[in-house]
Amino acid sequence: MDLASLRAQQIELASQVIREDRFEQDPPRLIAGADVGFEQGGDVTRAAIVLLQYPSLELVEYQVARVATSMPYIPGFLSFREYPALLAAWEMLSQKPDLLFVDGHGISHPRRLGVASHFGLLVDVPTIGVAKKRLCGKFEPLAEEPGACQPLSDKGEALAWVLRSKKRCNPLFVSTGHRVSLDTALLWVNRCMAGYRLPEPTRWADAVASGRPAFTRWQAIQG
DNA sequence: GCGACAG
DNA sequence: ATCTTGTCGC
Repeated sequence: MDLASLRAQQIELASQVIREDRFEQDPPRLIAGADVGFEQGGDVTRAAIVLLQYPSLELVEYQVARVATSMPYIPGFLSFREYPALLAAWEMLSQKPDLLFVDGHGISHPRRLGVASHFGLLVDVPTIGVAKKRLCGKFEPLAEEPGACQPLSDKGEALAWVLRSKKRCNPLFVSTGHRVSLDTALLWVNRCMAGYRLPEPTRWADAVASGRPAFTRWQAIQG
C-alpha cells in the first residue's frame, strides 16, 4: 500500500464523479443501504447491502459478504479498505437499486472521493454519502429542530449538508456520492427518514451488518 | 510545528 | 469500527 499512489488515484477518480442528477429510474423505486463492519480482530471485513422499496421503505432483500481485510483504517483512505467487501455484496444482489446510500462521506472528503463516491463510480450507480462524523470542512452551528441543516464548506466549496435528522442527536453529513446533486441527496435522505437518527436504508444496513435485534426479528418473520 | 482525522 | 457497564431522558 503506497499512499502517494492511492492519493493520485483518488484525484483521478474524483474528476470522474458526476455531481448532477442522473438517475436511470426517476423517482427511484428501489433504494439500497450499505454498511461495513469488522469481525474479531479486524481480519474479516463484513459488508451488508439492503434493498428497500420506495415509498414503503419496506426491506425486500439483504446480502452480506465476508472478505479478508486488506488494508488498515487510514483517515482519507477508507474506501480502499471497504470497497472489496462492498463489491462482493453488490454482486450477490438479485436486482440492483436505483439509488444507494453509503455509510461514510461522498465528496465531502479532502480529495473529493469518499467511499460513497468511489463505490458509486466503481459500480456506476447513483450514490449518497451519509456520514456520522465530519472528515473535513467547516459549518455553522445547527438549530435544535429536526430538519435543520447547514452547508459544510471546504476551501470555498459546498460539499455536504449537515443535517439534524433527530432531536438531541448529533447531525448527519449528507453529500453527493455519484450521479446525485447535493440538494437531491438531502431530499432523498429526508424522504427516507422514519423517526430515527439514520435514514432507513442506512439503519437497516447497519442492523444487518451488526445482527441487531430489529433485523433478527424481521428474519424470523420472513423465514 | 501542531491539531484534526469517515469507519 | 469494536468491546462493554452503567446511566440519562422521553
